[in-house]
Amino acid sequence: MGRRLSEICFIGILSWCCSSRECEGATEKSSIWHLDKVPGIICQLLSLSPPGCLVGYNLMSNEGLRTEFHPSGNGSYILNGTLTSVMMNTEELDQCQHGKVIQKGPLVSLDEDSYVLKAVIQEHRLQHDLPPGLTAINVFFSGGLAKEFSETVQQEDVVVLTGFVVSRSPTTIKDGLHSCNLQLAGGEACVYVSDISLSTSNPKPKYNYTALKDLKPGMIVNIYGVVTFFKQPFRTKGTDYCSTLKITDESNVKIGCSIFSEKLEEHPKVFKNGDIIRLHRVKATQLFNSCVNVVTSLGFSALTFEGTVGSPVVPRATSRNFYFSEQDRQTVEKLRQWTASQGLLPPLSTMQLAHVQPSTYFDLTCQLLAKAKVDSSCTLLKVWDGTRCAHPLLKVSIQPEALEGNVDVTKGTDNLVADILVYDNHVEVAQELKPGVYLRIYNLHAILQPTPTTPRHMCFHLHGGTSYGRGLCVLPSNSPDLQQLQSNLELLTASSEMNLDDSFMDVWSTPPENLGHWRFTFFSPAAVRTCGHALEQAPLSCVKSFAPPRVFHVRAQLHRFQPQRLYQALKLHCPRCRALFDIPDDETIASVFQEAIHGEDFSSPAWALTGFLDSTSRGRKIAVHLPKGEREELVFLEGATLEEVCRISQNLQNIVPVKSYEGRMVCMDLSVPFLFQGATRHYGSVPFISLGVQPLHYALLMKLYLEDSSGFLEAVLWEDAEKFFRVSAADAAVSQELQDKIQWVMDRLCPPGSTMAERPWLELCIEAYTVEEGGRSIACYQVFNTETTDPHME
DNA sequence: GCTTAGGTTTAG
Repeated sequence: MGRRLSEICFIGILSWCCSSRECEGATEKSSIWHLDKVPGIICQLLSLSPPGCLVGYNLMSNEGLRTEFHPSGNGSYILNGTLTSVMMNTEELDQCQHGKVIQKGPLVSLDEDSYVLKAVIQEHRLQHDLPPGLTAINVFFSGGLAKEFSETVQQEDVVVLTGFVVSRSPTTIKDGLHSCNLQLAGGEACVYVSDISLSTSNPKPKYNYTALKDLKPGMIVNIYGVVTFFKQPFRTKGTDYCSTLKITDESNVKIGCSIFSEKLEEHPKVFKNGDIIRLHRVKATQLFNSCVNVVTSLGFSALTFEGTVGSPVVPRATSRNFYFSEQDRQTVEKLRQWTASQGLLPPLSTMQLAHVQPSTYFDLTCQLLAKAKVDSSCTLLKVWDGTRCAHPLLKVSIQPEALEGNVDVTKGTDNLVADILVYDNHVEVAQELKPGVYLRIYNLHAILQPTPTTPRHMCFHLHGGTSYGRGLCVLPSNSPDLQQLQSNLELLTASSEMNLDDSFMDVWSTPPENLGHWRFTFFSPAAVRTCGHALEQAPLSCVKSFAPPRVFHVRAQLHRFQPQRLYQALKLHCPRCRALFDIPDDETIASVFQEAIHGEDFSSPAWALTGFLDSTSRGRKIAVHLPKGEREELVFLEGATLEEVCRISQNLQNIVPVKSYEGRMVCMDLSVPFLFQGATRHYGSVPFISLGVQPLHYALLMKLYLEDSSGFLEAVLWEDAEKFFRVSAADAAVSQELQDKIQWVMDRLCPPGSTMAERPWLELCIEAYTVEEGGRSIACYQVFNTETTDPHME
């Protein structure tokens, strides 16, 4: 069940700060983790690495704690659940529970190193109208988890529980709590704890931000700014890497930032000018070149954001534990607006291969196909961006065995794959790259080879040094800056001149986060939009953060769908009252027909000619009423079984099954078809009103659980479901072949037994709308204007 | 132990 957005008063962001020890994701299974709670935004995916970690979490909407379990288990799945919906037949793992700790028992030691602890956890949604039997539950922790819980969790803390076993509570009558209890012991059992109390009296952490014009030497401050220049982190002569930035804000003061950290992952993730950056705990330095600069100080952290107006406000964090509020979101939006109004950004220096001119410097967004070490100060990268260079490309000769990755393509790839020679300080970064990753290379030099041959070949050098921001970085595969590249590559594969072998497909179609696993994914989307909306793709997390009505374009994978039995997706829909009915099964219909058979007691309406057929069962008759005059196209059949109606309808069109009631002919009740037209069965509703039967339409209804790296979304496939499957619901109702087609489509989107990595991407147009339920508005989502693609066609 | 860099082109 969906829940409206206004209920989301805060949402968790995973902080990854483990309570008791440093630990790397989910390899530590029985661990207590902290959550930061953040008002106003949907929890974001903070890390994909390592697989096996909790990646997304939406506390109040009660949707989508998603965990992935390591290493090769069952892939990922969404854990849902509320206290009110704990079912006895659900065991282990399939539930997640969150609530406030309202009672914490003592740590009971059984033997040495064996502990038990009991706590009572109350669903923390404000539900004053529900009794404790529905909202509070006993939870038992054992082993190390009990000890850790005892040491870490305080009363009033908000926790999320996963990997528990549900059992019947023997004390429900005595304590009045939930009739089930939850048992967390070893294995997958896990507690996530929020250390900021829910109570409103507990103030939230608050940060003040200093305008750049107000910086004075020596101040340690938090600041916001728009990036106007940046360098990717480079190794200093000291112990750290350094990122150099220039930022500005509404006061139009430009300041330099030097970010020092020996860990690359702690450097702000800046990809382009215009990005917005938030820096915590930086120190303003003494004047340098008569300007104030800032450098990192103890406890420094950074968040960066897309600078484009209208794009989702998704923080890219350097820290696993950060605070982000509605106010922050507004600050980002304001800075975006201001930047857009100023025109202060230098022109974009990004260029596609197709447009690169010789002897120029440019930024290239590309995918790495292969790499090879040339010598100690030079590494070769083979990349492409889906466009064809206008100049013939130089192929650097290299021993095939020195090449990591695969570019063994012979046909149609001329001038698609660029050789890039990476020198000196950049070699260190280049050598760490895995084929398949998406890259941005800054200040790449396009050079025409001084060869005597004509035409001269183009090659690319990433020279040593960091002038002009020279460097390279990996772009996250969901980066909006990759859209052009990805659609270029999709177009390429669509073009028949490409004859790529399978191993090659593997390389370039594998999202970077899956490299190392080398699992195959489809690159071409399995569904595409057919609408004309000019919208950027939004992460799923962003879709839920806007109030309906609104249209979105998303790129997502199908996590699961309902119903699993696809015939249940076929519905009957009343266009007048919009009611929805299941299609009755044959057994039900047959019994209604059977009950309507009353021996020789037939009606004989004056408006029809009545004749009789012998039924299949001995001695029984079937009455056939043929209307006189204008309604002769209809045949009214009385006293037939379903099987007989079906058989007769093979030869006679338009059969209306009827029965006699007190000597008069009446329609059968509305649970069976009112008209058989060949194999097609027409159902109606309210058959006895003066206008006659309101025919019901066949329709398809399916619920899709979509997922991308930012989160997940539950969307229905309804009004445009026929378009999506390219199947008419009415035809599917009578065609096994069409039902098989629907099944085939779903099997392709969500292959049985597949991992998420193996599932194709869908490009969907989604509309958010509201539904009133019990006086409340609930946000719902529907897929529109989207068709599944057929890989065998075209 | 508390610097490193502090934009502004390699020269293959």
